[in-house]
Amino acid sequence: MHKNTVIRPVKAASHRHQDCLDAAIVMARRLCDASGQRFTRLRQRVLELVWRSHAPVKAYDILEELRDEHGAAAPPTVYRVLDFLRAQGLVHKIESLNAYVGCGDPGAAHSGQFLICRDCARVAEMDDPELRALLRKKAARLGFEVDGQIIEINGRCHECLQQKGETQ
Amino acid sequence: MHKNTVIRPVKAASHRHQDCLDAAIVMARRLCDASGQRFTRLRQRVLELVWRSHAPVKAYDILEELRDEHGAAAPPTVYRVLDFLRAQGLVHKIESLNAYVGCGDPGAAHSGQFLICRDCARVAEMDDPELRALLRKKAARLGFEVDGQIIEINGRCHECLQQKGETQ
DNA sequence: CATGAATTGTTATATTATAACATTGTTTTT
DNA sequence: AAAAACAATGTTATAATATAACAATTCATG
Repeated sequence: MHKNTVIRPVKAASHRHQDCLDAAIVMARRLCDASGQRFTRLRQRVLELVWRSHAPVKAYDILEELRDEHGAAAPPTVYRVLDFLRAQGLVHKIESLNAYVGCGDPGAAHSGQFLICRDCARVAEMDDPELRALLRKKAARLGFEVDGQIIEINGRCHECLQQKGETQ
Repeated sequence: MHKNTVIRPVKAASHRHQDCLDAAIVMARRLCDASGQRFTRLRQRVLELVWRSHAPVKAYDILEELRDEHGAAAPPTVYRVLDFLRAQGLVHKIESLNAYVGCGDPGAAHSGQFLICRDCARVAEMDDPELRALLRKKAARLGFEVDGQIIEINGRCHECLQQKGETQ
């Protein structure tokens, strides 16, 4: 049985991003409540910073923000919270960028398939079962048993392709 | 037109690794000659070190080796050579490990699809056009134009799965 | 309010990678 | 062969990313 593909396309530059952020926080609180985890102020604040945009955020950028508003803060503060958020499935790490992005579909633990725009840096997340199944099948041919995937696709998003068409 | 899948399965632990190494060096020299690049001693030595096994090698491990045998050597020495080898398609970086592995099929520039064994750390490389095509298709649905892929699959290789079966 | 567990703070350090400029080596031109 | 031009490597310093180890604080709960 296949669940449907989950897709979080690159948002139009004009979308109301506050809605994304609000939804992410509400969802996070709900999930943490459900699983008996504490969604502390610090954790909420870091999640908000990750969700500042749809582009991945660097750990040390988060750290700087925290320092500005919060006084203390050292690397472990940030990395611990990021680890927590990743464990809850609220945040993904983009390995090829050493940066972190909010998960558009937390709840179901998954590793995601990321489309990273070279021009605007925004990331769209897919979770496509067909892709996952094909990978598993191809790996199985080599006798390899899959238990995790990292898929990061570089290219250009719809919006950036259009703009490129207009100005050239 | 599809070229055939290129697959470099995880080698049996018992294979004659010297043959892998020799083949890699011969191929590298041929490719560099063909493209007018210089395959210097240092470059050859670093490539040999990357090919010490089928598991990815860390830049600083290469550096240490070079220091032992060669006196000088600082990080830029290693990273520059790795960048060169990657540009020639002789070496791939495994992003999720910050480590480097010899390419089993240099010549055709490609990004590869890697199967990384959790137990033995060895990496098998695939370059499967069907997988690539499906990714491209799925991305296209979002209006995304692909120009590079990073695929790193974690799991267990055939040989390690068998051994696990035996001892448990 | 005492206690134990979870969270956060703090200090130090490990790991991975690049910038900038000096030197050496190689090829080409003369 | 000398000089010029370019490619490769050496050298020093530092940036960027991440973790270890232990101390202090907070918080649910009895």
